[in-house]
Amino acid sequence: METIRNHTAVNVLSALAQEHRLAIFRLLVQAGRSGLPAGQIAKQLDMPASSLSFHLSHLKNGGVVSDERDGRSIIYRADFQAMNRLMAFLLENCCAGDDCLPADAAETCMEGQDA
Amino acid sequence: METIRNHTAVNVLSALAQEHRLAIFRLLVQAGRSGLPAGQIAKQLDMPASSLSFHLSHLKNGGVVSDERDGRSIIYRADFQAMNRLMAFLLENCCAGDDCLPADAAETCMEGQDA
DNA sequence: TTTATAATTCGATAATACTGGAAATATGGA
DNA sequence: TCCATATTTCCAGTATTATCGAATTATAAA
Repeated sequence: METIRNHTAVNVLSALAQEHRLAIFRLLVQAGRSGLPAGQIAKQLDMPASSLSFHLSHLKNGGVVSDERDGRSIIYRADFQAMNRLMAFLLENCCAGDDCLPADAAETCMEGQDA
Repeated sequence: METIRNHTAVNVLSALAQEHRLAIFRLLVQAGRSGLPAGQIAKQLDMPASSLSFHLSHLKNGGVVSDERDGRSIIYRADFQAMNRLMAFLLENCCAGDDCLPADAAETCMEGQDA
């Protein structure tokens, strides 16, 4: 049983499966490697700090964003590798293994970001 | 405001963001173009018909599976294009448009499936 | 038509997730 | 030290989602 990986993928997916969180993630994707401090995100998406924090922790839990403290602020960044891994898992053993290879997008994007 | 597309993507994501539904989807990915009748899925994943039906309707609603009646059975198939569209949306305008192109995986896989 | 099979809808219950103000925690500057 | 800023945690109320047996609908075969 590969329930572990299945469970992991569900975490990634449900991290993104919410209006606010998807908006946050996409904002971070667009911000690129420099990321954005939580306050900026709250301002740009016009949401209360506590709600934002709730969603950020979900995204972090799902592994689709990373955080790093910088002074009083905490900088959030999208993790592009997570997208790769997700796609690979979703399309794993696709078409019963008739090597119809997919799933290595996002590779070029921000490569070496978290090296 | 592109809330429409954001909303659509949330539908796709939450369709997959559940243990059972993810398992169903992956089973269908592996089954390939021939798909599987609901009964087969229920048997292979050992779940009650009504629960399965509930989840299948979510997957259908999210556009990640299609259904087609064949006699008494209803055949379900994974929609690979949906994965493409999702990735494209997630990584849209990635890194502020520094053309770090991603997101066209799954293209080769089962191409022409729903043509 | 009657009977059997395949799947869905209904409905009540249980579980999980979302929201946002108020309080708590960190950090940096005066 | 004391104050301001940035963010998170706590909490409660509300809302959404999952579960599955029983009833229903659709199809096919006897």
